[in-house]
Amino acid sequence: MSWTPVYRWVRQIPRGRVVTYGQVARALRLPGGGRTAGRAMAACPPGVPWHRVLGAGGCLLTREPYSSFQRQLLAREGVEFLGARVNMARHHWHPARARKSRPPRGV
DNA sequence: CATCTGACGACCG
DNA sequence: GCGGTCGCCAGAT
Repeated sequence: MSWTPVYRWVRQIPRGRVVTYGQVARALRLPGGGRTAGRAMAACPPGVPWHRVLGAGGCLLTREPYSSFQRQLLAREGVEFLGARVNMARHHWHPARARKSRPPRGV
């Protein structure tokens, strides 16, 4: 299985926006669902914004030391956290509506 | 070849 | 809202 399409798709995610593993899996019709997307991200080559891919509901599924780093990268992009999760209502990215998508204001 | 192990997510109590 | 279970499936041991 080649992850190339997955990385190409993930690279489209704008700064300050996030998606979920399940979403990636559905968008690309990956067999095996979100877990397959997770495997792809675990082998992420440089240049791919892996930190913008979260678990369902906006939770971080990475473990230390990645989780800390991921949280830091997201915060740096102005992504707001509500406890241990990302405020999906505000940052979730919908490719179909990408035309209007722009970084949330007031960081 | 048998098992275990996940960067998942839907369900259920 | 939270933790446990189960289906899924490719790699590693």
